[in-house]
Amino acid sequence: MKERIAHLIKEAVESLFGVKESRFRVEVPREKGWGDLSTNVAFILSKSLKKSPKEVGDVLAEYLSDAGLFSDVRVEKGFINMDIKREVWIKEFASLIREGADRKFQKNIGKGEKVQVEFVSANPTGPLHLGHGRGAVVGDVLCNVLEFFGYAITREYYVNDAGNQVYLLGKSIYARYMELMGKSYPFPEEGYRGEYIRDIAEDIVREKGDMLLSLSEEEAVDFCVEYGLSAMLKRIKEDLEDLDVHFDVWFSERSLYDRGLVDEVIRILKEKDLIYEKEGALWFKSSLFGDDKDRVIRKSDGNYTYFASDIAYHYEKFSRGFKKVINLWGADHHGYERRLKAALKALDIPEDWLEVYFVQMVKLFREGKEIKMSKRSGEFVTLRELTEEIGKDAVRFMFLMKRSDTPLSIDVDVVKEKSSENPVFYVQYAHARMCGISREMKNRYGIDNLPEDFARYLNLLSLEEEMDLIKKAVMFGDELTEIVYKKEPHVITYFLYDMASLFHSYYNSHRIVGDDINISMARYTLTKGLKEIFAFALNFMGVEAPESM
RNA sequence: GGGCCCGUAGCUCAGCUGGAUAGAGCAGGGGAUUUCUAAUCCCCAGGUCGGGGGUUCGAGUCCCUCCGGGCCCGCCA
Repeated sequence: MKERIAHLIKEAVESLFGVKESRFRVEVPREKGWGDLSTNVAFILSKSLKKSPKEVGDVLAEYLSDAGLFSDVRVEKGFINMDIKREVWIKEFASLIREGADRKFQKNIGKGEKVQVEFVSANPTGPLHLGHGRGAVVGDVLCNVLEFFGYAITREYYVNDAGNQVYLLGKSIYARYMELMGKSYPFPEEGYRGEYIRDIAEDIVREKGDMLLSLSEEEAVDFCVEYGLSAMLKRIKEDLEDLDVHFDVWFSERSLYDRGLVDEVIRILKEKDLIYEKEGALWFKSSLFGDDKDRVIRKSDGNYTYFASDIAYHYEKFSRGFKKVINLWGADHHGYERRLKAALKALDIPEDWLEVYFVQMVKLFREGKEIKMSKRSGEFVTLRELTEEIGKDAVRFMFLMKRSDTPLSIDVDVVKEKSSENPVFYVQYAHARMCGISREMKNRYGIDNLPEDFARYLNLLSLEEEMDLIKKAVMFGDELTEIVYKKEPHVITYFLYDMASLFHSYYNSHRIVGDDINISMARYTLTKGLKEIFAFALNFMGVEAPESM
């Protein structure tokens, strides 16, 4: 709807003033009296046209009045406030019911463009924690929306299975193994002390017995590296699947080395004279491309840095033909963005090809107190624990409660509670109530479905609250579309919450299925449409829309 | 010392590329139940948008500066 009106305004501006203008906004104004929609276009034009906003607005308003779409167009304090005809809203809502929300809101924005979204990508050296889970859900929902709008999405997880950390994982497991076998072996200083390491070591004992004792230390640690990696990955996959998050590609960092891609990018950068040697290490001149300083890509001990393989990885992504790549990173990586972008620039990859978004950490509260996580002691709240405690729906919903780049707090007690304090239940309950109305309609009037001519009933709706619900439902398409550009899937949660609030209020003050069959039919039809929207929106979030609770 | 993010009601946060009289939930106070599930609703109270300066017709939003908080800044990943 917004888009339709923005288009209309553009046309009006062009035919009235002969200029193209697209910087203006069409928005739902804060105050009800300011129209269904409002635009600031007159302010923007007043500068270039050297006329007052009022003058510009008056001319535009008159033009727009003739479009047949509005019941009223007026200029107030320079804003053009527009009321859309009731029958237009009703017609839109009716077609939403008839076609279904997915047909109604579908737009082929992506046109099949290949886009890769890389998210989670947690190191396979420990269980997923809450921040990873948040990234998983945000990424997944973002992908759902992009797919809906016609992008060919690849969901990808980058597995850091190379480098020192996996060696440490292997060593930690080996140390626990030796411990279990009654041998003394020092636990590595920087090793992973979590309970899961011991679990893996126990699995090895169960499967292989004392087999490792007959190997050299090096061979045994190698074995533990491989065994540990696959065990960790298996757990990570399970944790994600329990949240209904699935990846198309699990990309191995190691494979970049095996395929010679790391050497290849370094060779390319060398040819461009962007690599130099200093103190036995190899440096990339990232400072030439906006980074604060140059960065090491091969250490003096001959090992490559993580940065080196990451350049190769993104180079590889580019060669796979993705038109755009979206990375969701933990907030502790924000300093890294500039470095990577510098490298991509050096490789002549367009600047806007890579978009990076950050996911902030999640804090857990219980009985009003924060549950502190400590990686050092190996004790922290894992994603698995939270999922087991509050369930998939609540986890997904809560992770979508805020913009992903702001820290999130979750109070476990509240989420487990079945009351209005719990937003998950609040929203799901609204849907369940809508289903309850369908049941009542059947019990009382034997009506099981909408008749062919259901639209005429919508005309009988006379309450302001009913129109508010209809308007908001129709405009959900606009909010969803914005996610494509702004990458902020939490707006779905806000929409559902607002919608639920409007509905609960309506439900409380008006009988929906009552003595008057016509009014009952009208309100039932309204509810049907709302239910459609709720199921549609919840589906994007990957949260159940329960029939009853 | 450098970089990034944040500071909005007691708490957790919305506030859309600057727009009209700053919003919601929770917590606090008061009310609604012969129900289509009260897992709900209604009302009240609560603010120098961290301070100061600037740009602008207009600033919570942009710029500068200061204060406060978080994260990053290794030849770790």
